[in-house]
Amino acid sequence: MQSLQDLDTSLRGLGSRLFVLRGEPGEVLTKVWETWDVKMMTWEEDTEPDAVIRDEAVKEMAERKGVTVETFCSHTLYRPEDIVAKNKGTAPLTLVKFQSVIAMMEKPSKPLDAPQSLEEASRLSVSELSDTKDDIPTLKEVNVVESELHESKFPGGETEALKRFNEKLSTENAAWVRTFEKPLTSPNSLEPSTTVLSPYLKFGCVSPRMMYWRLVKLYTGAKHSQPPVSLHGQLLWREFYYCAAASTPNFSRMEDNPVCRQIPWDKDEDKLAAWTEARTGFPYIDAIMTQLRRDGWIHHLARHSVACFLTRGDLWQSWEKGQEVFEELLLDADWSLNAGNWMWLSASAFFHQYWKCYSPVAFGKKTDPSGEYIRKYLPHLAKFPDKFIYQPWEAPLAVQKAAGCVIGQDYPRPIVDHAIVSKENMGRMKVACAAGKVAAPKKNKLENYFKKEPKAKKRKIDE
DNA sequence: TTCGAGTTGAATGT
DNA sequence: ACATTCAACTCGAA
Repeated sequence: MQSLQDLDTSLRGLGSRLFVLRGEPGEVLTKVWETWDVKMMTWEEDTEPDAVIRDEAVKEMAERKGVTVETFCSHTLYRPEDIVAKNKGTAPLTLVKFQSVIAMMEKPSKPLDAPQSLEEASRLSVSELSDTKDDIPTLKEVNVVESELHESKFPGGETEALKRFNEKLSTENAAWVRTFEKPLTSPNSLEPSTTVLSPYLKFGCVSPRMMYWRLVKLYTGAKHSQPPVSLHGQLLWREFYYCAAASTPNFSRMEDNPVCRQIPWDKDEDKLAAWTEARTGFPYIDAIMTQLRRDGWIHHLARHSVACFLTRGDLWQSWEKGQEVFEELLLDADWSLNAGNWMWLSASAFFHQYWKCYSPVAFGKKTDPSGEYIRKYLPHLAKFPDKFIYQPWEAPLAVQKAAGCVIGQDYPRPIVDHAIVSKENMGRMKVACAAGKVAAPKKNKLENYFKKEPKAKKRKIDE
């Protein structure tokens, strides 16, 4: 909503405005095509399945009514279908392969400057500018109670986006940009250790092209980090998931999704609720889930930590459930990236080394040994000594009482024994992988499959 | 068919 | 601070 307001303000500065039309696209558009005497309509291409269907229908209808349609790829650096075509009809499933494909393509085009003025004919009349019928929706209209909202740490809109963009990717900050390596940034610093440009990229407040070319400018003539860990690499990951999502049916679910491993996840409402509501009893996990709900943003590695915990690591709940929670709470929630990353973390697709598991106790200690992050987001644990802040249930009762927080009363006991369940779950992953090999051979032709499976692979399952 | 590599693990050693 | 082990996946190139 803030993004819409900011856009509307910018347009009004040029003598135009934003009209937010409410209703069924077919009905609403037919009406305005007539009243506004529309000759041509353009929009940004959208690869999400519902959008593809919607846009196809609008396009067909427009052309029937004699309205010319022209669409553009601007949300991503590359058009997903162009990449798929270049890769002989399939989406690359590794980033290395993805990079080799785009290396054969033209570089992303440079962004155009925003217009400084509009032609006289494009400006609106006073009555059109002051009519409130098609104004931006209010919070009330979308059933949000303003007093229930937390502080807006990352306000929407192009103005905010450019402010952040120019701060993080400034010449003064070039050394940081050039040495940026994502795995070395901290998931649990008190202030974000990354750019937090993702919400702005998601809503189109800043363009990936702008970011791409700004990085080129800052990289040129100096030594700098490389994909996949560099900032440039972060943009490529976004492209990678957009490409996979655009060309894979049922990308946001396990069933009938050809890239997704079929895993018999449990359905435990209590475990899911404990994770969602930040009461797993693991302070590192609960602090992250608290930050997610309060701020609408958490670091990428924090997402890894809680996603692994919910799925293959500890709770053995479906990644689709986690995806729903992220979709609701993340400011940067993006359909393609959300699904892709949940599959990655649950070792359902893209990533397969399921025996590499994040510890809900050990991982956070590496970057925040004294637990400042936990103390910030879970203040009732704040008085625990460093030694116990990540595993307060191990503190002697006297220490718990001194900290003013008795485990089991004031803060939950750990929902699982990580050492035990993570090992059990690795065994379940092993079974799911073996089952997948027999049930769903991906690339082998059927004849090859029948020839080789019985002897070589079946024996492995028996073991 | 084989083999090397894969954005970001943990525990235990030196 | 760095190396090894753990137990061993899939993708894609050769």
